[in-house]
Amino acid sequence: MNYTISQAAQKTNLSIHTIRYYDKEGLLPFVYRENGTRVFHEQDIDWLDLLCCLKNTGMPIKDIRTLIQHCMDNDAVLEKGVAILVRHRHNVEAQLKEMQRSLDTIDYKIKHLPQMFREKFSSEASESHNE
Amino acid sequence: MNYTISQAAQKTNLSIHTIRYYDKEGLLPFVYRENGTRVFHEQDIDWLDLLCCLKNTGMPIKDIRTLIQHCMDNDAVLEKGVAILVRHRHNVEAQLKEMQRSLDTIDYKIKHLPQMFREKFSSEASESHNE
DNA sequence: TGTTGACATAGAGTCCACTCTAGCGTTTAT
DNA sequence: ATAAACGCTAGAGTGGACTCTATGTCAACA
Repeated sequence: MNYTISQAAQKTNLSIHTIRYYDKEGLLPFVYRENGTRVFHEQDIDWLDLLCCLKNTGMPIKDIRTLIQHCMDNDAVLEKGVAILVRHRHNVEAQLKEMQRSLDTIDYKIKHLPQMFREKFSSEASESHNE
Repeated sequence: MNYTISQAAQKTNLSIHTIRYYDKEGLLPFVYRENGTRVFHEQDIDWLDLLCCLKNTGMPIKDIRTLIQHCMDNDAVLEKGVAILVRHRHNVEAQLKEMQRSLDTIDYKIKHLPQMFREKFSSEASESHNE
């Protein structure tokens, strides 16, 4: 099944502009052209999906480019690509834990915010605060 | 206990530049000055910690400013601040789930990447691919 | 007293990831 | 055959969050 750029955009929830931008940045070096027009295959959509995951989990575009370039070279170097992915996977796990901690902090602060700010703005505004 | 800007930077893992930038952006309107020099109290460090959590979980600076402004007004409006925080909390939960899904996708792709790219670059490079 | 070091401001510059515009070509429907 | 719809490129512009530079003040020390 083949798709135009606008269909690919729909399927991936990216904008047409963004897909072209990614192509320009070397993230889609494998996309075929017919008379200059991009033709997206199912596998290209798969790659765009992975790309979105990587982007959404904070991988910078230049790292994604490195990954795809490794993948395109040959099987030996593709292993490097897998390695990048595995490393990023650990990264994402760390982010998850970090975000969980942030959530806990936010919960804690929600409870203590009123008190925290009453102390800051009610008492300290009126009383002398010796340093 | 009071801190200079450089001590506050150390405690929060922000740079001095960044703290001053946050102040300029109206995120630290409550920080005292002595002869122009910022003096950070324990509570200010608490607020900087929360600020980092919010920033790390994707809250834009203008929203953080709105929050702090609500908190500074009075108790009624402080409730608005709490509401913002609660809303953001749900936001972060959604992000957590999204990131978990991304992690699953990445795991799946790690398994299937070699196959996916062999199909793309080995077969299609040599055979005619009818559209 | 003069140098060092920490503080300050204003504002310019950087980096990233888009996002948009202008201008052009091709296919499709009336 | 002309206009609408969609595709293309090059390149300018945007927005967010820093990051850095130039310049200046002030306090403490040799």
